[in-house]
Amino acid sequence: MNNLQRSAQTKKSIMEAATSLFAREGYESTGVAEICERAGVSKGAFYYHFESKEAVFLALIDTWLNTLEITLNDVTYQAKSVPDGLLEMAGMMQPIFENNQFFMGLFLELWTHANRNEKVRQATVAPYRRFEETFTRLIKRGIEEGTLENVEPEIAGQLLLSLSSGLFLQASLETEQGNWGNKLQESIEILLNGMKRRN
Amino acid sequence: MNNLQRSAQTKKSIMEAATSLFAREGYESTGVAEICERAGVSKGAFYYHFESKEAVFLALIDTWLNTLEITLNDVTYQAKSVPDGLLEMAGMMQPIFENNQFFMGLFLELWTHANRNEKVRQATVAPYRRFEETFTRLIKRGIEEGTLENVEPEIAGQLLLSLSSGLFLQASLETEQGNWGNKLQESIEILLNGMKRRN
DNA sequence: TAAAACATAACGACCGGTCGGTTTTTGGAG
DNA sequence: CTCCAAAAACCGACCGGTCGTTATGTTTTA
Repeated sequence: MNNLQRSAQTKKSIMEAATSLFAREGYESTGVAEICERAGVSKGAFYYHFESKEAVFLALIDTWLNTLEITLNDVTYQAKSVPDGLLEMAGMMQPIFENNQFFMGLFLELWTHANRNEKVRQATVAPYRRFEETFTRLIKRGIEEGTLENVEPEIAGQLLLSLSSGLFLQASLETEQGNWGNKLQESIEILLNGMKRRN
Repeated sequence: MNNLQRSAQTKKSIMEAATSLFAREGYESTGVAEICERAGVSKGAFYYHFESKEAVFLALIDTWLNTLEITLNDVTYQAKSVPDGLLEMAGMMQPIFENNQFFMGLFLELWTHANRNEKVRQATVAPYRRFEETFTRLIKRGIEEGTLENVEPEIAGQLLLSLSSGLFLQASLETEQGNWGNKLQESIEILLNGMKRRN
């Protein structure tokens, strides 16, 4: 194995180990030594590739949010009509909900530290804004194509994002896994049709 | 001051100090010494009143969730019609959103540790279930009184709870405080009326 | 005077990070 | 191909400091 491959492999090992440990135990409770042990590398290797423990966390955030963004964009572009697209999107989240104990740990860890660490906040807010914009754009498209009511796109977009995050939060509290993908789908159906009785 | 008052006062000081520190810095990053300093008591007093740092956290959860539950129940009982009640409830959350940096810290801290610590989970899940039930009951009442569509109460209840939690999460990320109470209110309006265009 | 309430110093475990040394890879010379 | 020195990658013992907790002693109330 040449130096390039070697470096990449160790870096990958460290990041994978850190990911699962941060998700399970939290950032503060996870020691560098613990990460190294799980990754099968020494502290020397760790600090050769990363400036600090925080640097690993920031690197993780970057890659994680990037893949999330790509996935989200893929789904929204493929959608035919917007209401259908939203329901499809909900269906696609099923696998994410299924191993929620993992993603959820990261999600919470990320959010918590975004509120306490300026660097983490910056690394988080920017992609989040783009998520908002994606949703908002989707709503606007729905209004233009005539499949959605004339709601305020920004509010409705935030509503969708909030609903997803909130269901995500709730799912994490459940021990036995209910069918959260389905619940999200049904929720969006209710949201589309409205709750108030018409006369 | 007699012993009873003295005890109560120190306990209160410790819990108040711990609350704001846990909210701002997080559970792991807050030291017992830090709590004691802010509370104006010694470590001796701390460990005289609490078995451990974790015990303080659990006590905090208890009192916090209890007041939250009482507030919630008050609002739902006072409501005349259910849709109006929901909008009112959203309005009442305004003050909570306004000093969100505080409540949000606690909220996140609570949720994070509920996923990692069995005791915290138990102390959290039970009240949360009651929140769900309160919302579900509210929806059922709306269907019975004819002001709500015939949606599935459990799903709709979870939807409401998710929406609130999610907006809460989002609000925490904002530095300048937008008017989140209003946003919640507008979201609920959209939710009540539905997003899908009728023809 | 006994008990409750508090103060203080100290302990052992552990933490993130450092540092001097070792192994592995690299690229050019013979 | 072999040899070799320099660079890259890695190792692991160690450091200063902090952590939650405890043991012992002192003050305040009953």
